[in-house]
Amino acid sequence: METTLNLIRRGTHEILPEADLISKLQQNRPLRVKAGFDPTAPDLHLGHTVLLNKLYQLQTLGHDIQFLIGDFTGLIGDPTGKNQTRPPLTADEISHNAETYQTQVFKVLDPDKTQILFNSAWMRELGADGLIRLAARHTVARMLERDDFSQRYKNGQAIAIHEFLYPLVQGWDSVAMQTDIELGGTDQKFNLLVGRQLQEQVGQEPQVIITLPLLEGLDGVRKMSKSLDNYIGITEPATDMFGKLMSISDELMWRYFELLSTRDMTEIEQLRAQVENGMNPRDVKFMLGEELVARFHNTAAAQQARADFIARFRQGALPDDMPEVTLATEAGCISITHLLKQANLVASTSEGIRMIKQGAVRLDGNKIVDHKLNLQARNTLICQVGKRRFARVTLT
RNA sequence: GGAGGGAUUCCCGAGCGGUCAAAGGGAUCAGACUGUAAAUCUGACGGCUCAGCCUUCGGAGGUUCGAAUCCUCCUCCCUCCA
Repeated sequence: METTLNLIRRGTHEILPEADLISKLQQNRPLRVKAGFDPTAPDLHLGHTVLLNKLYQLQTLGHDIQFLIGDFTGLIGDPTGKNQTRPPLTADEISHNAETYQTQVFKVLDPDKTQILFNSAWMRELGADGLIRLAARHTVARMLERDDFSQRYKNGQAIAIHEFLYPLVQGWDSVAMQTDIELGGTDQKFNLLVGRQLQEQVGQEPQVIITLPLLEGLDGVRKMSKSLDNYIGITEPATDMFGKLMSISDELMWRYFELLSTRDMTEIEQLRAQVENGMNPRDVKFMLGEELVARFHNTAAAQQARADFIARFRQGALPDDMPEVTLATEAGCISITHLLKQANLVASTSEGIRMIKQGAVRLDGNKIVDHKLNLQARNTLICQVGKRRFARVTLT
């Protein structure tokens, strides 16, 4: 029992209340474990995998994983952590996103042991009158206890009425599913607690809630999310995934080790000590990158990604997967700025001029200084803007 | 229903009727450096036929030689009162 508990505790932020978890575990039956996802982001990222890893762990302990896709709640748009209202999704977007979700989740979870549910199944049944009865179960004052609501309220930002429904619907899902344990990010704590309250109100044994830390995104500050564009998607190509992992700060690297790696904490602490004694943090970051790329691709891809990274950034080699572009010249001639823009290397000719002035542009490895340069129709030349943007351009 | 406040370039946010393509911060991009796409420093950051020109400051009109800055109406948001 104690070992199981320690296993579950690992990497969690809070287990509320732990005593309930113990008594549920003592019932010696598979517990119904719920995790809800909004079908807003079709691409899962590493931040989601913190929770998925925990689900997988519970799954291997023999519990029933109920993966809830909030297709109904998606119509509301969860305001959690947002400082503004989210645009609601259309039904088509939701169903498409939900499908993409399922295929990705099974990179971590065992499909045979995972139940996928949609909350529209019971929420549509509820109807308008049911929704009103549900809304009557909670008060505005309690709703405003939620941190981001109170913040927004204080700061004079809009809170639409329907946003209050989100926690209620999420909680009602737990009632409908008779959930034993619900997992969520720390930002979900309020919503998860609403589930407990509603379950108690209808006479169910309230769920245990397990919150997991939010993974910081590539910037190291804000949580990893698609909308902030600071994420690493689990379906990204191996080289991109590896490159992004290498770009995180040395400090953030330890956080990623803690939350994403399967290595023991003791081993991680040892690595940390070694770095403090002079080991190059880059090499430790390589280990992290390889481990994660191997998990979502395979070992060979991970090794290749590492080799590519070293070649490109340490030795300045050109990438071999450069986009190929063919451009038509006007009267056998094209200006460098137009070339850059048409090859999608810069967003505008203005930006192209700026890049040239900053010495970022190279053609076949030669730095370009003159932004009025005209190029003759030639076979092919390699254009480079900065260290990361390349194209093999053919002029015709 | 009444009174008042606000809407600025990707985000936050400053903006005297002219010197505002618009302070500052963030994000981003580039250069240098490096141990990596980390950190640090420097610079750029509306568009274009780029030492010049053009289009922006919620929307539509108006005043003025001249408006992000003043006036009118509209849209949206917030606060207080009822």
